[in-house]
Amino acid sequence: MSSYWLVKSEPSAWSWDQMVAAKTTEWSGVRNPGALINMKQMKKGDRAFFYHSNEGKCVVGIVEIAKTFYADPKDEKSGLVDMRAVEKLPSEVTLAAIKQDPALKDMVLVKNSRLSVQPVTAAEWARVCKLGGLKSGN
DNA sequence: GCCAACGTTGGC
DNA sequence: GCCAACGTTGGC
Repeated sequence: MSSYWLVKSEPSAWSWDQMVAAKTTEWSGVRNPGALINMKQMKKGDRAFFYHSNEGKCVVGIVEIAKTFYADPKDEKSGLVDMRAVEKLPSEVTLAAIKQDPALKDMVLVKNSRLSVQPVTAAEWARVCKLGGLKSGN
């Protein structure tokens, strides 16, 4: 069974466009223990929302886990997963829209906005896809 | 740019 | 192991 996730990035540091341009991205620099636990649970083929924090504050696209967790040779307290862009949402889903939606009020994004790698439930996944203009979860 | 919430660090 | 001080994140 695959799981759903949400990863955050500041567009000034790493944007969706860069994510698309780079075929595969090594997701590095995560130090938060909770976020690292989530990363370790990612499986190849799992999908994640790509969220722009600070600027934009919206879900912009979907990425796929290309390689599961492995140690970061440069930082023993951290680790990496590989991801690649899958598809852009026809319309961005803003944080304001998520907060406004009763079906999404329990999203980690709302409750613990500082966590940079978060789990997303299947129901939340489907809902955000719908808001973003995708018919299905793919 | 401000500041609240959350994490981390380090002295005890 | 506690907790105060400090640093960082991210929404506003």
